[in-house]
Amino acid sequence: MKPPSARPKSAAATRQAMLDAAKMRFLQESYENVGLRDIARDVGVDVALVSRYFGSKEELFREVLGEDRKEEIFPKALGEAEIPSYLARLFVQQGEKGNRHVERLLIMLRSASSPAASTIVRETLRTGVLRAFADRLQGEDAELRASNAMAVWMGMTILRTVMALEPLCSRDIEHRLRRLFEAALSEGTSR
Amino acid sequence: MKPPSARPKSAAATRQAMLDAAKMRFLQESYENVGLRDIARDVGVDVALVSRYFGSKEELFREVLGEDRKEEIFPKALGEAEIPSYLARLFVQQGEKGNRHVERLLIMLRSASSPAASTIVRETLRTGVLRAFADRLQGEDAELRASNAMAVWMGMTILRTVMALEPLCSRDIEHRLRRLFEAALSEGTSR
DNA sequence: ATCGCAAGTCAACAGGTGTAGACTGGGGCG
DNA sequence: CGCCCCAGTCTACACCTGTTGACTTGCGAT
Repeated sequence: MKPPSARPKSAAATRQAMLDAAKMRFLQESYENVGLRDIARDVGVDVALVSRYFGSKEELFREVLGEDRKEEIFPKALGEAEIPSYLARLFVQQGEKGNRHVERLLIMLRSASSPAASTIVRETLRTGVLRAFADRLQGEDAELRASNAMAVWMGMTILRTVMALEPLCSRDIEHRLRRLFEAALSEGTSR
Repeated sequence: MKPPSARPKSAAATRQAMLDAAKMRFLQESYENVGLRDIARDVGVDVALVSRYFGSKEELFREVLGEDRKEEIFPKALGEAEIPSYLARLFVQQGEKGNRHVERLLIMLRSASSPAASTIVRETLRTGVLRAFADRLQGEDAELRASNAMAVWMGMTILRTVMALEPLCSRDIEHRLRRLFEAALSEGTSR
């Protein structure tokens, strides 16, 4: 018998635990403010093991951002006209529901200004988020309109989550958000 | 005769030089990625002098953000209806013209996720920017609408300046920006 | 001449970072 | 039993950070 579940310590399991712990940390602090020792302590393991399993901190960060690449950004049945209200609702609920893409965006936001992480962030943003978003849009300038919507999302996240700015935090902004996303995604560069 | 200009080295002058150098650095890197040694090297001075003049790195950062507090955000003659197009133009031109408030916003953005700096950033944002902005708006929810406009501004800055996201960087987005600011500043929470 | 003060330097500390290599403990298999 | 492999630990290194206190230098006034 060799059920891998019987082994009290499997490398794959602790590796995944590290990934989870790292994700939690990166959700709350920027790249340089998350220490490998913090992550190791969360898992209950020595620091050296983290470097051992992931090679480097950068690689660990890249892997955290690379997880769940398969998951769709929007529900498949969602029509383009419903995207603004969907995004607005998703934003308002983001605390409760642990949407993967929402989390990834916050991680990218937090570490965007860290030299070592910025390259990875930029790349993931372009290939992992922007493209998938733009593919769901029809008409001209899909990438540009998707970028606008992302700008609204990130700006709101900065002010609300990172800066905890009042009165923005405690007010219900779903209606206003929907209008912002509509403006961001609307077509026509001039006029 | 005691003209202070004759002294080749005045404390006030090098202090100001440090402030300028620090501002340049904080415009390009986040709080923790700017070293006091970098600033000292820019001025041509020993590290210890920076700590000596400002007490601590935090205090230096606070002073950089506190500079130019008097300057008005908008031209005095600007009517409220013109604010969206004014902001859009200001954003597009921000490279050329060294607007103080634009610079401050970028500095805050870069260091928003740094634990030591975040308190200062939050405070400055609330008292130094949001309030001044909201005071120029009439009608209900002035602070909330000003926050929305700031969210648009910061989101765009993140994607354009920090992340260098294409095709957003190389396109002329002044028209779209104006519409976004209009949506952000419009009144009426529901419907 | 010399005293004093102020601008600036030097050397060092205490703490923290990511990373590498040598080591240990214990379960599975011959 | 005895071997070995592998998850995990320990120690240490090299580097970099902000901050401190004691020291040096040069100008102006007594």
